[in-house]
Amino acid sequence: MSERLPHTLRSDALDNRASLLDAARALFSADGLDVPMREIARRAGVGPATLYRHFPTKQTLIAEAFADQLHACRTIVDEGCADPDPWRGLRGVIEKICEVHALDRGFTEAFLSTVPGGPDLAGRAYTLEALAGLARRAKDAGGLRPDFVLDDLVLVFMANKGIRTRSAATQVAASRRFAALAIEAFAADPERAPLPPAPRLATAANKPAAANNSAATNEPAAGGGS
Amino acid sequence: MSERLPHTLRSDALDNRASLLDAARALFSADGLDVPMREIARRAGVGPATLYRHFPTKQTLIAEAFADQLHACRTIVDEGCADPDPWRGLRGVIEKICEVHALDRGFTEAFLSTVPGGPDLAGRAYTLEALAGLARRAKDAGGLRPDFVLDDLVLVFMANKGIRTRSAATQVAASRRFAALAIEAFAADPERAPLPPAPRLATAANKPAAANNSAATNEPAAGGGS
DNA sequence: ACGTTAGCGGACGCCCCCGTCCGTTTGGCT
DNA sequence: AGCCAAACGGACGGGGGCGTCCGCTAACGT
Repeated sequence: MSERLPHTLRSDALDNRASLLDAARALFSADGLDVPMREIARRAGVGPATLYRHFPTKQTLIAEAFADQLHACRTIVDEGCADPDPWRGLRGVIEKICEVHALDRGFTEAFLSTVPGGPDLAGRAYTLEALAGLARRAKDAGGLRPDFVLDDLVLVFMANKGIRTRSAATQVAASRRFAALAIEAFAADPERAPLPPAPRLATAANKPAAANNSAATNEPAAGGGS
Repeated sequence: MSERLPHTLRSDALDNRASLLDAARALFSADGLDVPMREIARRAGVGPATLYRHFPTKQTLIAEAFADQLHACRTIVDEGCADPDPWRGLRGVIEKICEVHALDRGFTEAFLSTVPGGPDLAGRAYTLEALAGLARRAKDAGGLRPDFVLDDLVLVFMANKGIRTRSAATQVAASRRFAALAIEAFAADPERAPLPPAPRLATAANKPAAANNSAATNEPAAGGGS
């Protein structure tokens, strides 16, 4: 029963794994997350079974494929937080995140989809937390309007996702313009009228509730167990 | 002998047609345009063949289902144009259109999808035209920022589409807030920095190919000739 | 060099969707 | 009431994606 799983992959297996991740990244970026698994396998030059062996569920593949993108996002946020001018930092975050999303369709979907048990939720929570602090400082510094809430940022990122154009160049241009508009809207200005109430989107109480997707969280029972 | 095709539907056929449109509206609104045709038929209590008989293509069904919504949109624009204060009129248009889109997911998709030969393109063109005039007047009146372009409006509507929440109430709240933010961004303010260039999205030259003609003077070669 | 076995990929069954055909029902008219 | 055809709906064939199984290949250890 206690079979030692060899944690060292064979060389060809390692190669295939890399090819699969490359293919997944390329296809997800270009076409979104709805690309068929077989398409990814085909592009990687392997059979479907190989794909499923390495990544038993699509979630796994997505998580691994976008791990570095997610890291880039975190870096962007960290850089923004490190800026001595918090309002400039926040603006930079908005611009850069929007650009990243404009360049990678799949990542946008993965980043914003509230998939139950999503792999990036931890990172997402961290990011939101850091952004909350940055926003508070930006408000105190006077650049960010006082009635800004964190959900507004989520709103902007979700909205940015809705922007879809034909060419990649247009996509970036549109996203850039949109980010600039969002920043304009967020700028503090004493003459402004108050905004309508903000909805709760991502911060707190975002429970998955209905289990429309059984995420099969099988734990391999590492220890002896019964 | 001379078979007159009766353009009057039988009573049951008329009933079914109405049921189908009702079902389509309900499902499109709730779940978007991707609902299976059979689902609509099932909901209407008819067989799939009946659906296909009344609406040979999904486009036809969509067009008919959203005819009044589209009319409502046009009315909104007309009312906005009729406002003696063009800037207030434009703001009203943004708010109302965003609200309509928030309430009806399918309509948003239908409205914004650049389906080739889409049924609503004519209405859309008209709407855009009217909005262009309104925007010009709002600029002249000083409420709307001078570097606003019509594509910015398209951008906002596309972005609004990207906002998706769980409950309908949240959806409306989010859309309302977003519309308010967009309006803030569009407001004229002498202190503002210029925006990045606007991408071409919907206005003019939206042809997928053969758009940039190097030979500017295209002679139609009016047939007569030899 | 050889055996072992990790790893591979083609093939399979399942489900869902699409669009159409034909036997049957039923409304409308005399 | 009775006819007729307009209208109905169940059924069919086609296509595509999903996740899995099994016989075979070739990488690794000795």
